[in-house]
Order: sequence, then C-alpha cells, then structure tokens
Amino acid sequence: MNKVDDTCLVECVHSDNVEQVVLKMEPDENLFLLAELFKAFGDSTRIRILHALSFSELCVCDLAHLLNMSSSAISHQLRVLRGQKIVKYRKDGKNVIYSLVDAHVATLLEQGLQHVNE
Amino acid sequence: MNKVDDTCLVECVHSDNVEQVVLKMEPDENLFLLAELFKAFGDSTRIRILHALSFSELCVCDLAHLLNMSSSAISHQLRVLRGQKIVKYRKDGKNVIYSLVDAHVATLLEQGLQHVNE
DNA sequence: CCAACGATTGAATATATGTTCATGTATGCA
DNA sequence: TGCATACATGAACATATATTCAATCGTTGG
Repeated sequence: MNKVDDTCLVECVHSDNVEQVVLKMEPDENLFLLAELFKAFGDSTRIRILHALSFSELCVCDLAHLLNMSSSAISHQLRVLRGQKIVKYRKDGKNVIYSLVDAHVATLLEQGLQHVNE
Repeated sequence: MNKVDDTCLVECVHSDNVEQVVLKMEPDENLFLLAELFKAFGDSTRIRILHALSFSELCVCDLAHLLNMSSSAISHQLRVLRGQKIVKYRKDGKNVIYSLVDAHVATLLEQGLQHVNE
C-alpha cells in the first residue's frame, strides 16, 4: 500500500508552481532538524524555562521554584533543550546553572511572542 | 500530593535572581499560546508544508504531491496551521489555495533554519 | 568519612498527536 | 441532473511525549 493519495490525479497539480518549489526546497534532513528544533520550543514548560532564562541564568532549583514544578521534571525538560543545543550550563558547586546558548534563541522567542501578541 | 519538589528547600534558591525574573515574566497565558505556536512548527510534515509555502502559494493537491503524502494527511495538518493562524487560504474553483499569513512566519522559518545550519 | 543536598536518570503511566481509512461536502463539467 | 474531483472531517490506531516516582551520582560541610 502506497502513502500517495490515489484519489488525487496528476492533472490537478499546478505543475509549473510545484516544479519551481521543488528546486528551491531544502533537503528533507534539514527540514527534519528544523522541526525538531521547533518541537523543543513547543511545550509550555520548556517555553517558560526559556523565557525565564532570557532574563537571567538560573539553576535547576531556581527554575523548579519559579515554575512550581519538581526539579526532576525540570531536569528532564532541560535535557531536551540541551539536546537541541538551545541551552548551555556550567557547574557551580552543587548547583548546575543554565543559560541560553546565544542571543539567537532569545530572538526566536521574541519573534514568537510578537506573533502571539500581534 | 503537591507537584512542588519537597526535596528542594527554599535555601537553595538564588532569591535575588528569581525575584527579578518573576517580575519580568510574561503571563502564563501568553507563554502557553507561544508554546502552542511553536508546537505547530514542531512537526516535519508541517515544516515542509510551510517551507514550500514560503516559495509559492499552493493547493492541497500540490502539497500532497510535493510531500508524497495523502491529501487527507495534508488537510489535517493544514487544519492545525489554520488554527494557529500561520496559513491562510482562498478558494479557486474546486481548489483551495494556501499561503503563509504574513512575512513574519517566513522570518521565523528563516531564523530557525539559520540556527539549524549554524 | 558520612550525611545532606542538588541534580540526573530510568521505568512506568497517562495523555497527546499523526496518519490512515471511510465518509461527507462542495464545485465544475458532461 | 449526475458524476468525478478537491478538500474536509471523524473515528481508530499506533506512536510520541510529559510528569511522577524511585534510585543514583557528585559535591559540600560537619
């Protein structure tokens, strides 16, 4: 069984447009990574973490208090953000202090907020 | 049972930092909406749709061919994008032609791609 | 050294989500 | 009018994901 929709015949396609677009499309691999990046932003817990970090670096415990959540839950989410290279961290004694990797991340957040508050 | 982590005592918090951040935080409602927005970007099918639409407006059938997926699957995802006001559409006979709502969306995509291709 | 604390991790569970399949709606053409 | 096409939608299923709970690791202070 094929994933292509058999009910949609070739004739319906605006061939000129589609071919133009095909040529310009990024490789699927890049688009997949892009989706993974946005997915990391696509959770209210992680967004709140990132929003908080846009003002100041914070340790896990700070974040847990700030968001009124367990430090375990926070840590799990920070792991996701680390995986996407959205946050970085440094150790300070018993604490681990997190911050945004660069201003680029803050810009994305800002752009998104503008869209929401349009 | 409380969601707050009992193992993390008040003493560990960097009170000064946290209080500063609390004052600057956006309302949770806005951050929730922001997460929903990014969530809409956080799927490879939807990202490919948006990326394609950043080059040209396209009907459902065009998109289905372009992504080699059923028009049903595409339609479901377009519904999500419509819900977040990321795409708009106009009817043209039997076709429904989709496009990005504004340049703002394209900017977000571009910003994200830059981060991925860093 | 040991006890306490901050943080991380793995397993488990409940929930959310994407695609398929079947069906329904609307438009255009014979 | 009847039929095929383009699209939308609802239900179902399989998969992904967020939080909790329990256990562990690393660091610090007594």
